[in-house]
Amino acid sequence: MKLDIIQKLKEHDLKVTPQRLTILDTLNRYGHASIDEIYKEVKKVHLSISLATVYKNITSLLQVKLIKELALNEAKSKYEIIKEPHSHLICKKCGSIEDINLSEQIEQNASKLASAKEFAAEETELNIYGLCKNCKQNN
Amino acid sequence: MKLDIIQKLKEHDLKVTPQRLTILDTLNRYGHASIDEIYKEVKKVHLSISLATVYKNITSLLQVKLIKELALNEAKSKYEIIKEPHSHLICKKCGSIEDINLSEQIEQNASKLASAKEFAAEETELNIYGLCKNCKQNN
DNA sequence: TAATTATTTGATAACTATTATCAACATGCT
DNA sequence: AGCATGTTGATAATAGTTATCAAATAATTA
Ligand SMILES: [Mn+2]
Ligand SMILES: [Mn+2]
Ligand SMILES: [Zn+2]
Ligand SMILES: [Zn+2]
Repeated sequence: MKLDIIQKLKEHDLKVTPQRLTILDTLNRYGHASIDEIYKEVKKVHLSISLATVYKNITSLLQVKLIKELALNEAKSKYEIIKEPHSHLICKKCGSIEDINLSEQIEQNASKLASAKEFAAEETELNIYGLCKNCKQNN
Repeated sequence: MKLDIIQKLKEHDLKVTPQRLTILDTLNRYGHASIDEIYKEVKKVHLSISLATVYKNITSLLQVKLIKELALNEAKSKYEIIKEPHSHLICKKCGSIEDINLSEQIEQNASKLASAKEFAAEETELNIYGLCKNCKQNN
């Protein structure tokens, strides 16, 4: 398991438990996953894990900013491990989410718009909804 | 009440009820409002309105695309009447939401990024989280 | 305007999602 | 190994959303 993750957990007095690591591993493999997806996946490894444990971990990991929430229109939130800022292509049909690199231009442009309103921008979120390559074809 | 709204309701066999109009009026006045905010506000006019009625109306209005959902990170969704595409400045402290015009540049740039992945973009959503003018000062 | 039909409303039950509680247990430290 | 503290799993408690249905209302027609 990644050193920097364990590092960050310890920094915030979060213990390195097998359940927690499996949740993080699931997020790594899925890229983006909902509570239910995480729960089902982690159960394959920890047969008796409680759904409450998943919720509690997600909350802790959000607090220490190891993961972030992805609130979606007309669907349940997904979660992802925080890495470089990026944007999302979200398929309205199959729900798949693909990362794309947020161009510098867009980010600069956005913070310019924000500061014009005397708003202190901290985070820019760009989501593009539509149909993914696959769903576009099999329609 | 706006003609085009009534028009659109009738087009979709949605009856023009006082409750429905008050919900739309609340959204107009608030700009962006959550279910609870709408419920509390509409109750001032229709003392006995049921929360279920608010939910049912929001669902109907979403379906006919008179309103849209605004899914937020770590907060309940807000709803707004659909008008020209625009972006949002979302204050992490007080929760206020301000509309800003999404620049043409950003939109073009976004759909370029999308089509490079063979993704059929339909809607671009840009949210900027941070501190609003007010909260930035009184900190 | 009265009758007819379809939709909506309000009350509330049912269901789903999330959080709180707590004793047993595991982790990290000395 | 022993201690302190955080975590887990079970489950109760809350909160949020959807389903049900009879009564009421809106729209249409005669
Ligand atoms: Mn991502
Ligand atoms: Mn808006
Ligand atoms: Zn798809
Ligand atoms: Zn603010």
